[in-house]
Parts: sequence; structure tokens; C-alpha cells
Amino acid sequence: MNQRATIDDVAKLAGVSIATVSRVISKSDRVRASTRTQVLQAIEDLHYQPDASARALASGRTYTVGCVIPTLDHSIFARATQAMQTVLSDAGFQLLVGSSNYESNTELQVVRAFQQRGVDALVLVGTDHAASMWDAVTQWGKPVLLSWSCDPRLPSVGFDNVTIAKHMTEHLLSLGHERIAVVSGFTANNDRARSRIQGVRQALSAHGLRLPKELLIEQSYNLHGGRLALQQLMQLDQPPTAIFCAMDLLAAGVLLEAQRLQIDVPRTLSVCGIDNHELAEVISPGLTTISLPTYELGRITAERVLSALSGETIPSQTILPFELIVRGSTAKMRATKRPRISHAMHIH
Amino acid sequence: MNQRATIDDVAKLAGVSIATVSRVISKSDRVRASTRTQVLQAIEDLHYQPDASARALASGRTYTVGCVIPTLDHSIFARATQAMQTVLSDAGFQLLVGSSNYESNTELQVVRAFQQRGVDALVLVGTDHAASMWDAVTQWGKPVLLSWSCDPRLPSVGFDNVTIAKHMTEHLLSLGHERIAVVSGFTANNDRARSRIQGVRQALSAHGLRLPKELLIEQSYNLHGGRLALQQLMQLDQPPTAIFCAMDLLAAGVLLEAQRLQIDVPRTLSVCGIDNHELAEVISPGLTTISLPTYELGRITAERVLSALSGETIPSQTILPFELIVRGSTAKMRATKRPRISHAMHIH
DNA sequence: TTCTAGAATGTAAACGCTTTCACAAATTCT
DNA sequence: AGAATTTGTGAAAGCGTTTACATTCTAGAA
Repeated sequence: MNQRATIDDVAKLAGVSIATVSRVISKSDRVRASTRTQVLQAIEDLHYQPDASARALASGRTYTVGCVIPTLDHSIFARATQAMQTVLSDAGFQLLVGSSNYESNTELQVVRAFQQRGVDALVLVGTDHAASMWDAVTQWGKPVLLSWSCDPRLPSVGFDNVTIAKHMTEHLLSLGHERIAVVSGFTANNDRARSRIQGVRQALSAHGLRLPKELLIEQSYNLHGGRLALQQLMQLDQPPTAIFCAMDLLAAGVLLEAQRLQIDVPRTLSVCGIDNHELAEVISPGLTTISLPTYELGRITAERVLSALSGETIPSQTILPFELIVRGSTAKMRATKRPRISHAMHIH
Repeated sequence: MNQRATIDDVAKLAGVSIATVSRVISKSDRVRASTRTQVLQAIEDLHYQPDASARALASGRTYTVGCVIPTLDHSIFARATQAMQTVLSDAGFQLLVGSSNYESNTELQVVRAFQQRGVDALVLVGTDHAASMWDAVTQWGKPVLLSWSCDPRLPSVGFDNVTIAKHMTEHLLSLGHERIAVVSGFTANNDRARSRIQGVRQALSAHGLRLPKELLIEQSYNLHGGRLALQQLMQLDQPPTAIFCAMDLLAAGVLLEAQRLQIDVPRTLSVCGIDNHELAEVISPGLTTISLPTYELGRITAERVLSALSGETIPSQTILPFELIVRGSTAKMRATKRPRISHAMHIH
């Protein structure tokens, strides 16, 4: 019994053919109850476990789903991935995780590796992918879903980042801020970041304002990036009165640096983020942010995948809700601090 | 060309046998240079991608590694997993991620699923596993590694949690604290948590102190758990002067609740954690904690797996270093605040 | 009882690769 | 030059399943 038992062993022990064993395993087919119990008994006795590779080869299905995310190292992705994993696992599927590190080349390689492995479906993050990637994926013939962002080219479950950012910007505007800076992660291969910037722009221009170049800063997506961004902004002749950070991690960096520079948040500077990262609640002042249901995102995406795999037609685009969470880091603009030449910023 | 090309197609196009194609793909064997280029050309032309299932079935190797972690939802696990994924992926392996949710039953199921899938190796977290789990794993015949903790039964890469906790406790003791409380996550199926508590006990008893029952609190492993723990502790007749939290997330919860209760940290209460979670730097006061090289943990574990898979013998136990990081949340015990009956806590 | 439809089971051919073994060709040695 | 290696290639036997198709039962109808 050192060798793993095969279906033949089971068949022999149960006194049936391997086809019958196979039928018992795959539930579906009708097998006489008495036969079934015999087979099950044999399976039990031999500790038989079907070989997934052989199954996959014969049936063309691997019961495996591939998911390519930028990195697990950001809790938002980790959480959504955890959710997917749970749902898929409960349905007997395994999740293969690959990370792209925000590089479209790497992403393509991972996708190829997944296809080679015969995954039954694929989940991608966002809409920024190499053209060859879109080709590889659309010609593939198996379900492919987009998460985090939506794109008409594929069924998607995600957020409307433009609207989210617009909403947050309107919060800042309603507090009287007009000189609003944007701190974002690098936008290359990151449509989420770009959409959020775009959302800010839309909100501003609805108020006759614009986003001057010097107030848009791209930095690496971590605390340090946030710190550097604030340093840069504070060297301007006319620093902003509010900073919109595209991600909470950056906002936390900004907040920390503000503390170090003895800038009073929110009295002389308002700061906000997006994601409702754990940090947002913990840092002081508490970070005004937008909460995104990331766990739900993962759950729903996985459920969609399962639906698609069982042949159902799935909604093309699903946009998940969000919620503004106001904490201490944003406050009314203080009249005395209003930049004198603020009108220069209006669109003429 | 709608159908995926098979090795036969390649062989036909290149004018060789499928055996030769196979040899070219597997790099290893000697094939005449001219033949090789022909084959490679054919592969190129047909966009041939070998079928991983068929390969696995024929060769018995899947180039797949299974990893069972409690959850991706804690950044320390996510980070280590990310590191593993990167290293394995670079070596042409895929990482299968499963989560146990700290339930040994679930863990066993995941491991079985992995074995069924024919993973080439397995990585487990910690030493707490059901007996059936140990059986399933030791009789398996393929490499199995432990991470996070070390256990003589399997090759391990991890931390010495007892020593870590002892070290931290000594820090508290050196500041003059004697009434030290411990806040831990639930210890069921979590040897890390238990070891850390044990470390505290050892440090205390080396100083003739002990850990009274009312000062040991187990809570769920999140901010809220930390908050509840502090509430409980503050209801004691004689609250502690320092709180050792087994994980930073709990410490952050304690800190937040202290803020709410207007308890002055560190003047009247010192708080420390372990992990050097992102929160530790961000929260105020900064959290004194111990930094663990979690990314390294993942990297080294993955490298060990690869070594084992290529037949090398690997070190049995590898213990990774740690570093005490003192921030603002711990301070010298203030004489006036010293509990009067502190001598009662000495071991007689 | 015999016949027949339908259910239960068995047979055998894929599935797409790896790998052993045999053999031919090229190289080295005597 | 011929023998002894070494190197390169092909044929074919699996690997452990699934699944079409064939065959055998089983029961109810005639």
C-alpha cells in the first residue's frame, strides 16, 4: 500500500469495471445504489484519491482558476484574493495565484503559464494589459473575468474609480478647498490610479477649477512615497490646502510626514485617501477615506467565475458600491489660509 | 489553428519524432543543434504550449507547490506568500494557495486536495496540526516544509517565538515593569501565540515574577480584540503597567482603546507588540515591537523547497533573526505608579 | 413465457505527454 | 581500417483517468 491506489485497484476490489468507479466518483451518472456503496467502500478501504492530472487530461477540466494580481503585498489585493480562494475552495476549485508586480510583461507570462496549466478560468485585475495579453485572453475560449475595474471587453466586477474619486473630491470642495493636490501611485499599468486622477479632474472642472501640473505627484505606492510627495508639495510657492491621495497608504505617508514637518492636519492641511485601509482608522488624525468592499469584490468575482463555468450567462458589468468615511484628517478650509491667487486657478 | 497544437503537430512540422520534440522542451537531453533549432522554429510557428496535465501525468511532476496558510488576510502571511510566489514563479513553479482559517480540519482537507492535485511539495505554517495531518504528510514521500515555527519532525524555516517574546519581555522588565499583562490571539491551533506567551513566562520567572491568570487575555486577532482586551484589563483592581501583545494588530487595538479611555501611553501604560506591522510605525505613539523578516521567511522557504525538489539535502531547522524596535509606546515605569503590592507577585 | 425498452455496467479508445529501449550515425581508439 | 564508444533519433509502452459505444441485465408489457 505504499503506492498510491489507482482506479484499477478500486475497480478490482469492488468487483466492477473502472468505468463504474469513474461514474461513482463523478457523481453524475446513474449507478445502482448497491454498486455505489460497494465502490465507495473500496475507495474508503484503499484511501483512494483520484489523480487530478489524469482527470484533467482525460476530461479537459482542471477545476483550477488562475488569478493574476499586482501583488499580495497590498492588503486590498490580499483580502480580495482570500475571498476568492474561500469561495472557490468551497466549490472544489483551487486558486492559482500569480503576481504581475505591475509589469505587463510579467503578467503575460503568468497568463501563459496558467493557460498551459489548463486553468478553467482566469481572473485579471484592472483594464491595463498589453495588447498581446488581450489577444491571448480573448482567443482562449474559456471564461476570463476582470476585477477591480470594469471594461466592456470582458465581464467585470469592480469599482467605478472615476466616480469614487469625484465623490471624494466633492467632499474636499464642499469644505471650501480649491487648491487641491493629488498624490497617486505610479499610473503606468494602473488604470485604477489613472481613473481616480481623472475623477478629481472632473470634480474640479465641474466647479470651474483645474488641477495644475505641479499639484499632481506620482510616487511609489507605499508610506515612503507619501512622505516624499508631501515634501515636494511643501516646497511649492503655494502649497495646497488639501491633498487627495489615490490610496490610503500614500495618505498615511503624507500624514506621517506632516507630523514630522509640524504641519497641522486638518487645520492647515486636509488629507484624504481611498481604500479604507486598516491604517486609516489607526493613524491620527483618523484618515478620511472611501471604504471599498474588497472582500465582497473577491467573493462576487469568484461566484461569477463559478457561474460562468457552469454555463450560466453572467452579468457583463457589475459595479460595487462605496462609502465615504469622514474622519479627522479633513476639515473646513480656514478663510485666513485661503491662497490669495486662488482665482488664477479657475478655468477661463 | 483554432485547436491548440499538440506535440505531434510540432513533430510533423519539424520533421522529427515526438520524442525529439519532448527532449527539446525538457532542455536536458542532447539534441543536435540543427535539430533543436528546427524544432524550436516549429514550436514558434505553431504557438505550441505543452499541456501541463499531460506532462504531469507522464512525468509524475506537476511543477506545482502547495502552501496552506491560516489566511491571506493578515499582512504578515500575505507578504511571506508573495515572496514564495515570486521565487517559485521565477523557477517555473506555480504556487497553489490554500487557507485553513486556523481550523485543523480545513487544513487537512486542503492538504488532501493538494496531494490529489499532485503538488510536488507542500509548505505548512506552524507546528499545530491534527494527528491525521502529520500522518498524511509524513507518509507522502514528497518534500514537506514547515514555516514560521520550527519542529524537529520536518525541515523548518521559522522564528524562535519563545526567545522573541522573552526578549521583548526583558525590554519591559528593564524599564522597571513588573505587572505585565499579556494579550494574545486565540491560542487554539496557533503555536506561535502559545510560544510567545511561554516566552513571556520564562522571562518573568527568570526575574522571580509570574504571570497571574487575570493578566492573560486571549482575544480575536484584530483591532477590536485589542480594544476588548484593554477594557478587560482596566477593570481589574490592579491594572498592569505594561501590556505585552503577541501581535501588533492587537497592540494597535490596545493603543486605540487607551486613547479613547484617555490612558496616557507610555506614561502610565507601556504597550508593545510583535511583527512590526505597517501599523506600528503609523500609530501614535509609535509601537515598540519586534521586526520579523517575513519576506525573507517566504523567500528562504521557497528556496528550500526548490533545493529539496532538486534532490539536495536541506538544513533541518533554520531560525531567522529578529530585531527589537523601540518606539514611543514603551517607557520607564514611573515610580509613583508602581503597584504597592507588587511584591506579592514574586514567586515565593 | 417471451419480447423489448431502458437502465446498469463493461470495453476500449482517447487525452498529450515522458521515457525506456533499440538502433543508426558519428566519433574515438587501437 | 575495423572495433569500441559515444551521441542523436525513433518506436512504442505507459501514465490514470473519462467517455462513446457496446453489451448485459432487469422489469414490465404482450
